[in-house]
Amino acid sequence: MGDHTKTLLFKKITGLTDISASSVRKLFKITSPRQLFKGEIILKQGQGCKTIVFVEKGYLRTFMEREGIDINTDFTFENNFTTNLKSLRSNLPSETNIQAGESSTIYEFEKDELLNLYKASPEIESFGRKLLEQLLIAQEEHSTLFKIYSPAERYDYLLNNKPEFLQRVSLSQLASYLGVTRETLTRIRRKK
Amino acid sequence: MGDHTKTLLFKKITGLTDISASSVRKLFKITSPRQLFKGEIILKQGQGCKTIVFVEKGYLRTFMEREGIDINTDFTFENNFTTNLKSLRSNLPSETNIQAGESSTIYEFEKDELLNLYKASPEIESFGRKLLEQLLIAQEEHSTLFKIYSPAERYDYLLNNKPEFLQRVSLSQLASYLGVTRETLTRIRRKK
DNA sequence: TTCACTTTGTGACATTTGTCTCAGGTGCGC
DNA sequence: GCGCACCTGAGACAAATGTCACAAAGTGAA
Repeated sequence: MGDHTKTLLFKKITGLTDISASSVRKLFKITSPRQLFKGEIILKQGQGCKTIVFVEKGYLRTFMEREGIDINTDFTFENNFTTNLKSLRSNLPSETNIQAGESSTIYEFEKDELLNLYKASPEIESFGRKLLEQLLIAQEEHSTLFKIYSPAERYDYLLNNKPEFLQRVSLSQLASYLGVTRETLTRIRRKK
Repeated sequence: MGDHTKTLLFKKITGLTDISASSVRKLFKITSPRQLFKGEIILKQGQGCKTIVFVEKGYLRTFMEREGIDINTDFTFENNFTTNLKSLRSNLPSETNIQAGESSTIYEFEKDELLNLYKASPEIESFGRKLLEQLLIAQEEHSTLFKIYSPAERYDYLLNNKPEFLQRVSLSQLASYLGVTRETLTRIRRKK
């Protein structure tokens, strides 16, 4: 057992909400670090999503398969949470896959255990609410990107606001995330 | 003061979470129905968003202005909540406008009053968390629509899953919501 | 190193979508 | 009724993007 106060996860939780040391301990009691090798899949299309995941190191790729082609819908880098909320909440099969894009370290929170903590501790439920707020804001932002910008503008946006995307994610994978083909993304870059 | 148990809002709250009658009363104490005429604006780009809104009757249109053109990012029909979470949470100026698309009845919840209730009542904070879950799932779904479908497929999706859109929203307004121009949407419809 | 494999760049061409323009229709107020 | 604003449909052309085929560059393992 390492000192959990050294982790990014600890800093994330305490930065997000006012929370007692004992509540933080309760959260750490239901999770532990898990190593993933590059390419390892932690959620498969068709399966139920049972956990919320925090990325301590590395990054996760969320994608759907459609007519044999991967479409990347999200990338979660270190210091962020991700899940498939629709599947998590309703126990429906997930429409997305989640896979490690690099060798990674994650913390997983089981839905049921988290719900028990919510019931027992208002402080922890408050944390849960703020976590959802963050996820929703990020989603809003990404959604807007598609609504108001052209593919080239979306690329510029990433370049300026999330340069880690371009450094760590391959062009092919970035393309579907930006909603264009690989060739179009090449054309966009050529014009610079 | 009408009987609040007759409202859609009451049914929405009690359907979403287990909540005592007294907590529901507390929620209704901080809001009251407000009538909007068609075209009335309740949130302007550049202003801070201070409230979460429930639509009891009619619908709201959320849009951004870019180079003189409206881009619709959301439509909220009766029995749903909406807000601009980014602005609400951080007090930043909103990037979106919200306007009544029909003569409407809404309930507004002030952020500060809601936060006070959250602090005082875990049951109400739990409601707040579940509300966010719903908003996030809806957002996830809409986002996916853009990622995996072509404009024509997006139109079909609405046709099958949200027919009220096509009946109540004009083609011009629908177009930007689907991420295409008015002319392209006409072409899509012509092909049927 | 070589070899197999994956990723990226490029060009030709087809398709889709956008832009601009106009015409007809509809609803609303005067 | 009339005019007026708004919405929809349509065509011609330009621009952007997709599709396909293949070459070039990078990667990792034997």
